[in-house]
Amino acid sequence: MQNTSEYMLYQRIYQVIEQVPCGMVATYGDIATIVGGGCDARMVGYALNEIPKDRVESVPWQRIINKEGGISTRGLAQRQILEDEGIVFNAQERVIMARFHWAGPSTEWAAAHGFQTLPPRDDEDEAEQLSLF
DNA sequence: CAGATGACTCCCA
DNA sequence: CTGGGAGCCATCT
Repeated sequence: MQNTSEYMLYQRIYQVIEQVPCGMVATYGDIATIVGGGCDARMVGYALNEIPKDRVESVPWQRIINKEGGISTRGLAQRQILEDEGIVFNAQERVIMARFHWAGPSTEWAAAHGFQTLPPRDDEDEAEQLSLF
């Protein structure tokens, strides 16, 4: 139906997350920005907590982390999985965003599916983390 | 139908 | 650093 049920926010969120490549990470806010339409970081978090069974295998939920590059989940082996994918954490248990932060979907893909692209980010924050290296 | 809950982020004390 | 409140979707009592 053209009802929101088929275009549910969660479905779109899952679709975007599926675009995050292995070895990269994105923040809840990033996903929300790409989805657009009033989507918020909270929604992304809620959606990830309720991934349908048939989607959990295709949606790389583990690549979604909080804005500080830290893991928001408790109990789940999210960090372990990310390290397996090549993600490196610093001494503060945070992902080195300068190296692993996903830049967003391609303009073509976003346009083809009605999504947004990520706005340019400042390098200062990321440069700061690089110095820890 | 109302209330509670959950993998966020921002702002203020 | 800690703690509380606001803002919002979907699902389960």
